[in-house]
Amino acid sequence: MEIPKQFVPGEVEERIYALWEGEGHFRADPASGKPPYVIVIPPPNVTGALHTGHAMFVTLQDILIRWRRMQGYDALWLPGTDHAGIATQMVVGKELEKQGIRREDLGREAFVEKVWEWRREKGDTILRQLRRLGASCDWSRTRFTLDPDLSRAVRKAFVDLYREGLIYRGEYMVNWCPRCGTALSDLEVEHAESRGTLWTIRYPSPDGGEGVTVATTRPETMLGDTAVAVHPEDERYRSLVGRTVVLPLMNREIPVVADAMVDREFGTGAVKITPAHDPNDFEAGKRHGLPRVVVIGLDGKMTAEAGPFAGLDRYEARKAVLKRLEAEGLLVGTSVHQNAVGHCQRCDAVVEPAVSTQWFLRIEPLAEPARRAVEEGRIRIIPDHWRKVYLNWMREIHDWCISRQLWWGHRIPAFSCKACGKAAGENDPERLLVSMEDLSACPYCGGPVEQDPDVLDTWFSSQLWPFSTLGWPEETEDFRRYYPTTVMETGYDILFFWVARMIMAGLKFTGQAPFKDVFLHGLVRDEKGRKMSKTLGNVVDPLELIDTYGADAVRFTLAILCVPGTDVALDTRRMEGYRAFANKLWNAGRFVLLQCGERLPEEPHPSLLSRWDRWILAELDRTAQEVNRALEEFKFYEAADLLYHFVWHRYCDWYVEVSKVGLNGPPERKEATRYVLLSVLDGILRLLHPFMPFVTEALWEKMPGRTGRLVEAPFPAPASPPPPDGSVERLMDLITAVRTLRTEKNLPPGRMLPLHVAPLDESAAALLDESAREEVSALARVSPVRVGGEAPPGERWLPGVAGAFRFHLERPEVDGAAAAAETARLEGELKKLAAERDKFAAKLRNPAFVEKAPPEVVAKNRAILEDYERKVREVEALLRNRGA
RNA sequence: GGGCGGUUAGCUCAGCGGAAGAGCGCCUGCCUUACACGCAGGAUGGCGCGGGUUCGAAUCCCCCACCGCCCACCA
Repeated sequence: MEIPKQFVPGEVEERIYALWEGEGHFRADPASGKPPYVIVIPPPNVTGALHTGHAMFVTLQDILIRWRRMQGYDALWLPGTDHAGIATQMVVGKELEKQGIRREDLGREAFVEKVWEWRREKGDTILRQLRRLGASCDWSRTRFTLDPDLSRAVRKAFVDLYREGLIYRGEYMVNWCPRCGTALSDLEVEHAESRGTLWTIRYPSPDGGEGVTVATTRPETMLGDTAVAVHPEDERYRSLVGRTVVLPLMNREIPVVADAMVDREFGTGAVKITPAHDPNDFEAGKRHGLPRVVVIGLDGKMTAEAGPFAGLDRYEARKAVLKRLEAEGLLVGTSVHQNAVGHCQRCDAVVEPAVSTQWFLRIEPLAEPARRAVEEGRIRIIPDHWRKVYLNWMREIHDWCISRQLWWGHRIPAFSCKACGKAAGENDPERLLVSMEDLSACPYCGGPVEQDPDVLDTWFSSQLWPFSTLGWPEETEDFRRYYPTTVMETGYDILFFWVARMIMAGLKFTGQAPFKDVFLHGLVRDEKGRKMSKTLGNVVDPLELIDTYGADAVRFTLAILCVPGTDVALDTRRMEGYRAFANKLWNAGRFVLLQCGERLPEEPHPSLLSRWDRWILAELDRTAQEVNRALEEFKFYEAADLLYHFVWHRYCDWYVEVSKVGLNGPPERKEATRYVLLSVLDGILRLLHPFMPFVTEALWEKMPGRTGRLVEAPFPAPASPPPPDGSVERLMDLITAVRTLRTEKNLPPGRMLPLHVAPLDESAAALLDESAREEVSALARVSPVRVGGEAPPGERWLPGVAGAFRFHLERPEVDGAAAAAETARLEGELKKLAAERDKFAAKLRNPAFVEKAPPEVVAKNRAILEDYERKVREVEALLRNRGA
């Protein structure tokens, strides 16, 4: 059997993935009789390309799914994509613009058809890319938010909420993106702190008097002012309340009103009121019955109401207004002012508060149960601190603007009648104008109807994802079996956007929490911890990473970097290390398989196992136990780290090395060693498979006696390994000490040197049986190994101490000049040892410590002290020997 | 303006009440017949500052200082 020296991921990944998929290992089976374990994928945008965020969730979710599948669960990982309203419309819109086609010219229907074309062409790209990472999704259940059945779920949700009065329509101040031409929810507005200017403007009295001075960051909105407000208890302005001032540039008289919303300390203590362009003023306007003058249109340009400024862009208008005010001497001051400006999440344009008629979802009745579900622990949020963030947000949550002035998405199933004027949301006493089926005539008067042109916020459909994908509102077999799902795993950046809303919707529509555990991973950043962005040029393409390092290394890196509560700094140098790890495993496998051939070694009688055999088997059990525990706690980094160290630093560095002695031994020893080598490798492949599915499956194919695929092999169950007796560790100490001495003294590694070992107690003596001497000989490259008695005298013999052993290593040539250096080295060591010893001695002399510390801690410290005391004694003895 | 993280080896980060850790990097030797994507060894730390609690603090509490994030309708 030929096995290449290096593991080349590119040569196996595609083949192995095809095997898994072709053989149907990813398909969930409702009839399996196994307990279900379900994760629904956070659906990527249809038009999206794989980025590191996707790589992260694919890695973590696939680890969970593969682990549970191997544990015997009916694991379902349900994949799919999101239509991503604004994002997709923008992408396709831009693409069409490149061809010189404007969306508006195309018209709604033709445009939407173009988007569908786009989706048919490119929509599967992202899903194919997920496969490259080894994602074991059940592709037979792939869903898309605009699929007919999912659209039906969306419609059902809307209709139910409307009928219950939880969805309403009205004219309110909303966040408006002038570039995207649509309303946005609060969450879609990103606030960016910026250094702005605070201008103070004087509004004179009608009689030409002083009037009042107001402060504003947005002078262009003054054109729409319909009042000035002061605090009711502000002495400075008491006489002005109830009178009017003249709005400059517009020459309109506007009243001065008293309102407690005014902060007397800020600015001049007088606030201009623009009910049409500021959320606070909008409310104030309602309180005081002020007219709303719209001066900025939905396109971001000044309206006819802006008089001489009509037609100007809002920022041009700002400049023009300031110029005019200055010319008229009414601009009294400017100062630097820090404030947060809202930007559109999608296009980054400055969001405009605008009055418009939109659909809203009343949130409080939904939020309350969602809050309780988390408070009462029916849903667990991990890491815990996100729980607090969730609860805080849920307490302050506002109604959700769900309508979007877009074409791509779920059209709102609301109608209005042209004949009788009845309209959904406004004048629909029997709530007939929103329904599951499209209306062709007015249910009130039979007149002609038309449908609301708006579509729903993408997140409105996303919030139904955990159940709409399983068939809801139908009681399908999948829905009954796989809902509620088990784990929701996603990035914390969409906790509010998505997770919170799924919880609300799940409880509302299914009466059940949609999942039990929410695990929120950190965001992937560059190697310096900076956010990845195109402008910084530090974006890492996961596909390139897979090409360079292999999917296994990419996954392992992401997993081992995933510490709950922390963002991930993706360092490619580190990834090199895990590619090396995959290769290390590959070569360990190669060694074992070459030793065993095609034959499955016979299971040895327990009495034939060596101390190393028992040790590595126990370590394997312990590792399996810890890995299971870590995964249950979503501590991916810990599980990965445990495996890395077990495989490399215990199995490879020690067991495989020492096995070479056993493989040269008598037949039973040889057979037992082979057996242990192979069974530990078997355990490693199983444990590592969720993390590195490709290498492990590739090696599994070559394992003698294997049945089936690793992807469905049982995961090592928690076991209780026998307590370690420490004998292996003591031999390791001896071997390491000898190696250290060798390296320090620069003794040729290729040459065997005689070693003399003096055990310091009975158990140490018992340890040094014939096989131990062979092992020390092989691993420390010393020979012969003599045991017992006093050390041979003379300067040829280099002294050392390791745990319960004193030893001497013979050097090839006598180098008289170096003798003093050896003494100096030993003296230095003695000093360090004595210092440590004194530290512990002092601690143990402290009566408070001895009395109050737990007994096991005192005992441990005492053992450490004794160890140091012995070492000090031995080194002293060595020094005396040399002196003599 | 509220809230939340972080500050530990040159770099990226674990540890979160009882001998300071990992990976990478660095230094010294080695092509020892699984692996040079390797082997063996080594160096490197006032655990942000200042207080407190404790027999004992990187770990718990308080204060401060930087760095970062989230939420928020103070013009």
